[in-house]
Amino acid sequence: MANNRQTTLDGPQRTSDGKKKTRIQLKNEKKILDAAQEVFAEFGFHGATVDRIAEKADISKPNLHYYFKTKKGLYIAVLRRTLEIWLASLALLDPDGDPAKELANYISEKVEMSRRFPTASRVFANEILQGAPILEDTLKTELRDIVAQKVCVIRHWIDTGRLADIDPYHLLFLIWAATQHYADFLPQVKAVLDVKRLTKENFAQIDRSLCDIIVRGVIPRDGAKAD
Amino acid sequence: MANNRQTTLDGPQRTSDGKKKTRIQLKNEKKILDAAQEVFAEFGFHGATVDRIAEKADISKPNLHYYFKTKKGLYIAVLRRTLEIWLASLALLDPDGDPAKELANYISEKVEMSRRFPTASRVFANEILQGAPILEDTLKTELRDIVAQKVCVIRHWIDTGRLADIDPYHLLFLIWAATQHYADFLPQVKAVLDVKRLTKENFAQIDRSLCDIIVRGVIPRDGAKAD
DNA sequence: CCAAATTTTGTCTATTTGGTCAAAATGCAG
DNA sequence: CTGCATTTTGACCAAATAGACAAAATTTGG
Repeated sequence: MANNRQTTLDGPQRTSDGKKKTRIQLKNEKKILDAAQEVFAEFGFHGATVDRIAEKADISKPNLHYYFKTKKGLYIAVLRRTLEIWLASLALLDPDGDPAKELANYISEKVEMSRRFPTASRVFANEILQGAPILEDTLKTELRDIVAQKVCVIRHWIDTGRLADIDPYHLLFLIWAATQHYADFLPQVKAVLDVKRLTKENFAQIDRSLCDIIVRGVIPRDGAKAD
Repeated sequence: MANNRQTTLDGPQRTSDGKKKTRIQLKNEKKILDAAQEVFAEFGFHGATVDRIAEKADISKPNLHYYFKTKKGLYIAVLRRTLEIWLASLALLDPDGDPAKELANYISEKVEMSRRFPTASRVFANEILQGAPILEDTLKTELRDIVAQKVCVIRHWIDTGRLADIDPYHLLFLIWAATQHYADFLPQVKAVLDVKRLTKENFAQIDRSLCDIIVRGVIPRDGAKAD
């Protein structure tokens, strides 16, 4: 396969024509990407303006365009970073572990991600909500493949009687939806709970609640094995 | 309380200065609102253009502005419609019913709403994702109040031992997130499931899965009563 | 049928915004 | 220090877009 991206490879980053990136380049690209992520998360692709991103990155607009030719290109770069975190988290589910522990662990990890990187989640949510114009291909290849793998793991748990007979896909969707809700729909959550912000304690409570309900919902009641 | 809105009152609609609305007004306002809902859902507030809405409503732009002075006003009108459906669905949970049945019923209703009115859900999701600039007040009053009511119902179920001891708020968030996921994140769901669209059968499966997991997750394992 | 009210449209404007470009400033290697 | 490459910026442009407005067309009530 022609899958020779180097997103996960380390070593000195290189510009598109093979040269090493300078210190200044690295520093400024990071500043810009960080700023862009915040602005895209808050206003969506259309609502975000290059001026605002430049201002937040504390850099002039033409200078920003020196590093990222177009707004769309910058947007794609932000999405790529975000996607890495997102895809990586799926690797967690260990086929050899205890289903209840593995699922609880995955849920906890996703809750923690919503707490620590809410803007990443929101950029992603925005993109999907707009029909995933940029990510469509990636979703249909990389994400689909990884999920198919994990679905096998879950199926195996079911077949060996360690998990109730539920649809693995919808279990995963349920976990994604429930956990990312606290990043994507934060204003609503805050309004309903009548709090200014969600504290660590709030998130601990969220973690407990979700693990409780979901794990209880998928663990067989008695020890009976399938077949 | 000065809560004299007439959103849920029937009878001949009236314009802001008290006159009856003409047939033409009613017809065109509906055409525009329908078109606007689709466009706002697909592109968000910022990405939506008045031209596109006017085109989709099959009406000229100045004519649209005759009915809705500003884009923002139109957006608010769309949100108001959406919010009604959204708030109404919460009324379902009946304190006197059987908890398992009531919750399953509520989940089914929400799944059905995601299937039939996905654009309404997406307009709402967009608004919250952008920080709920318009809906903030409503969320902090109407929604908060209704939810508080329903939380009491759930607490009562818990106190009488008919429901496991889970946090009612997070149970509701879980249900909202899980069900609306299939409207808001549809492109991702389709990509992962490798289907062109979600059929009725798909949604029946979704309904079953969510009811299974969530209801099992909140119903006490044995018949022991609290206290 | 007539006049008043309502509805519709063609044209125009001000503003926002993504992106350009040449020149100036800065960093860097020998 | 000197000359070359990289970085930064002020000034500018073209396209998109929300909205204004007066005139034309249509509907409606008497």
